[in-house]
Amino acid sequence: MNTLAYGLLGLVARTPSSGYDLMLQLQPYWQAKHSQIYPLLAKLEHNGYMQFTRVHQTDRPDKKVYSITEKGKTALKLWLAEPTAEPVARDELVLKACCLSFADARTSRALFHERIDHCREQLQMYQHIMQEIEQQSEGSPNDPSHPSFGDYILLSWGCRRMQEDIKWCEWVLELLEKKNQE
Amino acid sequence: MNTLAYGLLGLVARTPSSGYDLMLQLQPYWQAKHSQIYPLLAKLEHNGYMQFTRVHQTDRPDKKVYSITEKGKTALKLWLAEPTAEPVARDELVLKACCLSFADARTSRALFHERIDHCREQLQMYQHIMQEIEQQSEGSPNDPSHPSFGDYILLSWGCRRMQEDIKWCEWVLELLEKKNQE
DNA sequence: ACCACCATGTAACAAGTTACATGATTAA
DNA sequence: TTAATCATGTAACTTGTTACATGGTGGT
Repeated sequence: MNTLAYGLLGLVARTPSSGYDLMLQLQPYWQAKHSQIYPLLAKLEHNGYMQFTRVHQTDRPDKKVYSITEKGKTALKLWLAEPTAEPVARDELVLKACCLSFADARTSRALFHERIDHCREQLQMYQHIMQEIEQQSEGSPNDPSHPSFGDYILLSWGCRRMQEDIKWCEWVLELLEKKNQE
Repeated sequence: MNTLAYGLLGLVARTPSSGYDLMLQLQPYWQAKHSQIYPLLAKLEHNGYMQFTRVHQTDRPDKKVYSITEKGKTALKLWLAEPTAEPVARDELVLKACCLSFADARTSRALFHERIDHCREQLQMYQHIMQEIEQQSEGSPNDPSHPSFGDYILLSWGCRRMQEDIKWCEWVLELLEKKNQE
């Protein structure tokens, strides 16, 4: 049982879903490809944490809808109380910034403009999902007992972060421009 | 040549260093164990991006000090101009937050208190390194041509982020407390 | 016709972690 | 004497990515 396995278990605990759907739900929070998810689900089912029913669809391919078992729910609650692993960030920009003095002015500027664009895209995506869950929960997303409370706080975190990162990039660009004017 | 390889190349370009030293320098920016770094350095040397000299030490074990070659410098500059990979974050807290409605009040609160502690530790570390490079560069860390400019902007980014993350955790804890009082 | 989306899976590979291995110096 | 720091390496394993494989539906 690794972190991703518990993540899938947590999503399935909220809403029974297919592997494909879990992959999409997971995207904003933990990037994982379907090739990693499908074997994990099979393993979780094999070990009794989940069960699935094959759902026939006429217009689309059939799907396996996974739902949590009692054993799965117990494991999930134990996991939530266990100490949380420290976050790991892998950002190529950070490594490039480390040797920024070897880049020419144009390259340096492009680096942070590129990041601003990326942050704006992410921000839009977060705001879009936020609107969706606000409509679904009809104005009570700040109720901790509501299933979408987790999404609500995570999305507002994402928005905050992206806004701050944009500000940081703009600050760096100012420092870079200053040098260029001299 | 993967991202970590370029990261090592970038550090070596600034200051010739041993594998052990590179591992320590890299820690704040990209977590990598020595078991990943040593074979990579050997590969980089084998492919002509770096060279090393064995430095004898009396009080400590001998070390291999790596320095960049012309081929390495060329590769480094090309990398800096290439499009940057999107950042990847893997944070167990995010997955736990997704199914926060399955946790009891005590467990939920502990989760965010734990994160606040972690952020405070990180913040202290960043501030400490910041002070060191401020002393080294004697009040000109905001000069983009200075080799420590990269560290300066990255550390201030780290500080900003940790401060914002603490604020976010405190906001979440307020929402959790509110519910508890009702 | 071609592309995107839905849906599931495997195989090969790359990246990263943990454990094994050695050995000197120095501080508590 | 016990642990931490310096210093380098390999082996086994886990995690994550890319590519291979299949096939129907719906839009441009």
